[in-house]
Amino acid sequence: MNPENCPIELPVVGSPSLRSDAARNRMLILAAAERLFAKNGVTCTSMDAIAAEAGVGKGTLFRRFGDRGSLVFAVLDSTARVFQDRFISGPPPLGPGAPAVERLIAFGEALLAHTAEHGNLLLGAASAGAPISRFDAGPYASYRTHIAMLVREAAPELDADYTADALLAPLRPEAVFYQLRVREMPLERLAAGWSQLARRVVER
Amino acid sequence: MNPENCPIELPVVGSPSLRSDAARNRMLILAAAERLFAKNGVTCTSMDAIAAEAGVGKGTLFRRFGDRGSLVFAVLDSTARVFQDRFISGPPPLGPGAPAVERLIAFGEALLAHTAEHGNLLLGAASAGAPISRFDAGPYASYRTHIAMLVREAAPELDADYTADALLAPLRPEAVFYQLRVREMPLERLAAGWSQLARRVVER
DNA sequence: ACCGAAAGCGGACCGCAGTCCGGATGAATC
DNA sequence: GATTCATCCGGACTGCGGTCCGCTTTCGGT
Repeated sequence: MNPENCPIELPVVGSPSLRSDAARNRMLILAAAERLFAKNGVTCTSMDAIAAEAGVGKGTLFRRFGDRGSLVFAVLDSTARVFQDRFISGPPPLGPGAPAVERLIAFGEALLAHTAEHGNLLLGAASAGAPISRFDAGPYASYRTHIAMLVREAAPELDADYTADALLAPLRPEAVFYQLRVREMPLERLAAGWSQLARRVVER
Repeated sequence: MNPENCPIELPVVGSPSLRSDAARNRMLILAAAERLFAKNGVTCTSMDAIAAEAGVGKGTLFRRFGDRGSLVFAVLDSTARVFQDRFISGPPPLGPGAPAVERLIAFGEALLAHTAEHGNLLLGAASAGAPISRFDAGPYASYRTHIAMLVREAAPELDADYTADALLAPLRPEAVFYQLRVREMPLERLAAGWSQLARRVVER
């Protein structure tokens, strides 16, 4: 599905030697996708439609973004970066400076709010690709690393890597939207529930 | 996607007034699916191929099973029933008779083992349909109910419904196989990690 | 200004999940 | 056994995600 010679859109910051036409088309595609997502919703927007709206061939779209999910993540990219900055270098309790437990709980609440806010897009991203590979897609790898670090600090006796996965699992878009939309749990309840859970896991 | 008059295959036990040809075709389809899944793997088996192998039209297949995921769950149905019986009415610590905490931990370990064992099929089921609706698909609704009951018993001060969701999330096939295959964590580590997590959440 | 090759482009093409509907068939009634 | 009707069958059809490959553009070197 992704032969070695297909760069796809590495999570690299700038645009490292991207040919001018490629860069231009990249912008056109992102703008078109954003427009169509806003107008018709993510799930009702076909890749063909995005390519057409951008005035670009379908092949171009797929070579640059690999698949639907990655495109959605790319559209969300600036938002995601802002969120990451908040917990990596922002003010406490989310950023460094607060005790690990407090940072952990703040992270959970912030991620829930972030997920609820960008719901349609995140859910669209979650629908694409093999279910396994979704777990490292987009910013989720960095979430896991962050949680693992906090767990290691707050409760060294735990298996931090496993615990990070386990605490992150109920914060995934599929889980959150199942609870919000199907179970009709309000967001506050999710936040309270997760905080209590995390605190009990990590404190003793 | 599923207009009201489409019975799809309710989780009903026997076959409540199914026309004889319908019942026959149902069997043929399940047998064919099982055969092809075993031979080529779930993800490499198309619905067309199953219909052909069963000697049945594609429409028949979809009317009876609705979509790919449901078909996979139907193939797993007998296995799932055996598993459900074990924790609903089997011997302790999985079944009734043991303290709630022990039952909870036994459940997690059993579900992990069960998931690892029927991996390819479960993962195939997880790939289909809208990501949200997967959360009630197949036997997962009953898992949630069961965990909620145990949590309510072991730790009445918790939000049992939320906690059940949160504890179940890391046991889902997508999560488990991500950990097993991508992170290369052995099954024992998952079991140990989850047990510790559950115990800390529920005990105080 | 020119040239050659690497990078990129785009739309025809493929396979698959899921839908639709005219025709066939099973079952209940007389 | 004939009639009637709800149910079911099956394969042609649609729409979409994703791939492929011949052609074009860009750009560093001369």
